[in-house]
Amino acid sequence: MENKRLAEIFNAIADMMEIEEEKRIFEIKAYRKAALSIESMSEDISHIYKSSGIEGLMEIDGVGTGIAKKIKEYEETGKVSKYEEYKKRFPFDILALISVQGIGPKTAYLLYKNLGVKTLDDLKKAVSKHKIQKMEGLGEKTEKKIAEGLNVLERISGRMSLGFALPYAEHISKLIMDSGLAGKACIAGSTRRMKDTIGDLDILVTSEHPEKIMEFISKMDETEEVIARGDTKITIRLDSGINCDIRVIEKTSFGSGLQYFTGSKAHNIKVRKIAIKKGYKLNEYGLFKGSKLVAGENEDEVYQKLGLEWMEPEMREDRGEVELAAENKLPKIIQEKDILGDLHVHTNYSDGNEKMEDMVIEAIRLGRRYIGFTDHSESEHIANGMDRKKFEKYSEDIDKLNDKYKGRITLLKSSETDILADGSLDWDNDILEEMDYVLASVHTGLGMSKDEMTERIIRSMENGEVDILGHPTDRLINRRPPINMDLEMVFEAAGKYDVALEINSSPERLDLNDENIILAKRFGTKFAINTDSHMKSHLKSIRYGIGIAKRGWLRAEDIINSRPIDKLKNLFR
DNA sequence: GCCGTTTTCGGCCCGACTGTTTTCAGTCG
Repeated sequence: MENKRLAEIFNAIADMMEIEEEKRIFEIKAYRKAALSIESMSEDISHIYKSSGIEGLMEIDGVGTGIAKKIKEYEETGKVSKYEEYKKRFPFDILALISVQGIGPKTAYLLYKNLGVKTLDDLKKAVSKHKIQKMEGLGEKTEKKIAEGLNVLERISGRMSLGFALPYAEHISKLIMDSGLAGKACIAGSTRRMKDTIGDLDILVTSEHPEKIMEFISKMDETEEVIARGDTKITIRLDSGINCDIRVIEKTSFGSGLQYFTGSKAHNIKVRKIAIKKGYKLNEYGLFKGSKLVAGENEDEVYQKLGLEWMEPEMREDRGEVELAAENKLPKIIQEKDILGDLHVHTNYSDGNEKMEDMVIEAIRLGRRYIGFTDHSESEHIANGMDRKKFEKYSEDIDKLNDKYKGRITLLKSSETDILADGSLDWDNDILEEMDYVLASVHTGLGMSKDEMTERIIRSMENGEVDILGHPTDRLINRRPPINMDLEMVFEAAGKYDVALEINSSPERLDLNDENIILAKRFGTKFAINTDSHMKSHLKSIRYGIGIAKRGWLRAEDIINSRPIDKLKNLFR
C-alpha cells in the first residue's frame, strides 16, 4: 500500500512550494487536497493504476492530469521527479521539522538557511545553544515554543486510541459543565467522528461568560500548560500529554459551531462549497445569506437549509456521504441499540479478572440479550489457556448459568481458539463441536512473512469450524503494527467461507479499523462487534467498536451480533 | 493543479491566535 507514501510526497511538495512560491496558493492547495484524498482512500492506489491506468487515477477526487502523471511516474520508477528537484533545493527533512508545533515551512526554511538545521537532532542542538532567539524575525518566545514542541514530540509517540481519548474528553466536558459557567459542552473533532486514533481533543462550549470559562479551563488540575489563549478559543496541553482545543461560542451559533468543529476538514470544505453554490456563506457562526443568519442554532438545520440530510458524525470523511445526503440516499447505518450481544468475553477460566456469573450479571444490566464466552485455548499458556479438563468444567458452568438466567440472557459457549503456526486450530474437532461457535485468533508467531501469514489465516478458515476471526490484524495501537498479510486475500476467504470479521472494541486494539472494514465489505463479509472483555467494565467498550463500524458505513444486517439469538444460532449452524 | 446545474477560464473554505510587528505573516485547525 503506497497511498501513505504518495500522500507524504504530495504534502512535502506543497510544503516546499510554500517556502518561496506562496503565491501559487491554489496549486499548493491542490497538492494537499490530492494528498488528503489518497491518504484516506481504502483502495490501494497501485491496484487502481495497474487495473485502470491514468484514467482510473483521475477518478480520484482532487487528482487531475498533473498529479495522475506523477503517480504514474512513482508507480513505474519509485520516484516523483518534481519532488526530487525540490528536495535538492531544500535539502532538509521538512516533514520532520514541521511536525514540531509552531514550525511551518517558512520557519523550517529560515532555520535551515541561517543555522543549517536539517533534522530534528539539528533543531535540538540549535535550541540548546539558544541560536534561534538571535535570528531575525524569530525571538525568545519562538525558541521557547519550539523547545516545548520538541518536548511534546518526544513524549507522545503517535496518536491516542479513541478508547482512551473519548473518556478523557468526556471528563473534561463534565468539568466544564460542573463549573456552572457553560450552557453546553460538547465533544467535537475526530473524537466525535469516532476515529480510531485521536491527535487532539476538541470541545465546543456555549457560554454567556467566555472570559470566565477561559479562566476556569486554564486553572483546571488537568491543564498542564496553556498553549494559546484568545477571546473565544483556548488551546491547552492536558496532563495526559494530549492537546485540547476548546472553543466558546454563543448559543445561537451552537449548531454551525458543532458542524464546523466536528469536521472532517475535507467534509467541511465540500459542504462549504455547496453553501457558496447556493448563495450562502457557512462558517462556525452560522449559515448566512448576505449578512442575514439563516441557520446556526441546530446542526440539523444547517444541513437542511443546504439541501442535505443530516449525516452521522462518523460518516463525515468526504467518502461520498455529502453526495448521497444531497439525494436523500444515505444508508441507514448501525446504531448502538441494534447490538444485542457480545461474542468475545473472557473470565477467570483463562486470563479474565472476574467470575463468569459476574460478567453475566453485568451484561444483563447493560441490556445484552446474549453473551458469548471465549476463554483461551490450551496453547495460550501466557493467558492461562484452558486444557481439556478445565474446558469441561467451563462448559458445565455455562450450562448451569444458562439455566439460572433463562429468559434474561442467553450464554453461548465458545473459546478464543489459537490459530497455530500451520493454520490448524488449537482444539480437536470433538471439542470444537461442543461449542456454539468458534472464535479464532492469531496470538503467536507474528513475525511470519506475508505469504506464510496469509496462508496460515486462510487455512484456519478452510476447515469450516471457524465462525469469527478475532482481532484480524493483531495491531496494538502505538505498540505493535498490524501483522503482515494480504488483506484482500484474507477478506476474500472470509467472504467465501462465511467467517465474520471481528471489530474488536478494546481500546488498545480497535481492530479492524474503518479502512479495513470498507475494504472487507467489498468481499461480502459479515462482521461481529465485540469487546474482548477481561473485566466487567470492559463490556461498555462496545461503543468504540460501534463507532468504528459506523465509520465503515456498516448496517445492522452486516453485523452478526445484531441478530436475535435464534437467528444467530442458525447462522452458526 | 483541479474543476464545472453560473464557467474549458477563472475561480478555488474560512477564521482564530501568536509573535514580532507598527499592519501582518505564519501557523493551526
